[in-house]
Amino acid sequence: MTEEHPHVFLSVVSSTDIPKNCLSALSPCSNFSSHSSVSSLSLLFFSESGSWKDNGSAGPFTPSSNSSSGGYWSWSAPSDQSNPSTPSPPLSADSFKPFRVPSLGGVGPGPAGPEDPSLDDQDGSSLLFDEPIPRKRKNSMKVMFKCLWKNCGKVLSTAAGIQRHIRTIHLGRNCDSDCSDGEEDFYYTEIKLNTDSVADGLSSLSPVSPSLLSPPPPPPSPLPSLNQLADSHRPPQSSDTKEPQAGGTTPLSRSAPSALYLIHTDHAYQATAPVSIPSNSSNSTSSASTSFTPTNSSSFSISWQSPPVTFTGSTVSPSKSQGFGEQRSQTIAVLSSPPRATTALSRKVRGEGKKCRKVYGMENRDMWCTACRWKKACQRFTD
DNA sequence: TATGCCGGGCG
DNA sequence: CGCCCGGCATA
Repeated sequence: MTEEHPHVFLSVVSSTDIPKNCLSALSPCSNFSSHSSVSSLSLLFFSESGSWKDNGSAGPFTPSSNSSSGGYWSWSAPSDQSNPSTPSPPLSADSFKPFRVPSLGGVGPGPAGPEDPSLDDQDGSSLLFDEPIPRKRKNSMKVMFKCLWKNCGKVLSTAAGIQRHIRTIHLGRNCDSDCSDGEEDFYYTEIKLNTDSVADGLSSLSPVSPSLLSPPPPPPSPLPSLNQLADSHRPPQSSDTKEPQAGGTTPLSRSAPSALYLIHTDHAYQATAPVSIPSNSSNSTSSASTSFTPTNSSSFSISWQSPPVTFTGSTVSPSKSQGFGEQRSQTIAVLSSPPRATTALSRKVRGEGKKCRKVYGMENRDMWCTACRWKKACQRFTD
């Protein structure tokens, strides 16, 4: 998870009467303004498979309080834009554990009755918010909008501004914003800048490759479900200043993902290789994408900086890659799924040979190699 | 469920 | 950096 966003979930925290629709369908909640919030949600959702192994050691919190069943965790950093570096009040990380209480474990007070496969656990109604971040957090980010038009790179602070810029300068449309068809969305991107290194960021991130025929448009995120999520973290600027897509939400305009340039994740499996898309690639859904030729070039390529939402690591991936043999098939069915780092790529496959744990057993743990003792990759029985 | 180990925290 | 552990993926 990227802790790039210290202020996620602000308005939801510490309230037990969260509007349910906000939780069940992420979209209406514009406060889910960050990727990490989404990703963290999904992480929680999917970590339920697992291991609330010993409720005996649950620590100081009282499991009967039932407030532990909420799947949410939150940075409660109210108005922390002002002092981004001030750490939260030092509550111990133990207080954090209750969030992880799985409802499937059968032990906890998990309120999830008949399980809801739609992965909204809003039934864990009582939410234990107000929890500060136990540890690290980053400083605040500032959202800017950068024109992606070739050789332009203009950066404005509002979505409306950048749209108007693109519309008038690049698209050559003089009309007002209401005649916009949302095409401008694809020529700018939202960038998040560290407020203390704005100039640095601006200078360093000019991804406009000068040799391309067309400006590198932000990727249209193919999956509808992802689109919904992507909608949920559209920046609030774009919504309060003006309706970015005047009127119609074309599948293209919805997908203008933005905010992908500065998102650097720690996890390698979240980064994905660029994917080039042939121009006639719209196989099923988006008829609009065929008309998406900003210049008169006949073909263009779209490169992903990262998947549209950063929660690829643990999301619903109904189609895992079958195995190694098939990962050579690089031809991704375009627009059928986002480039998603499969686990085979990210995680080292489990070694064949015996490991210290197996050889010596748990009781002889002191005979293990240090890596095994530390739950790292075994160094003694490498394969 | 057991195991391997990545990611990350702590001192 | 050593040590440890949570959590996840996989067998």
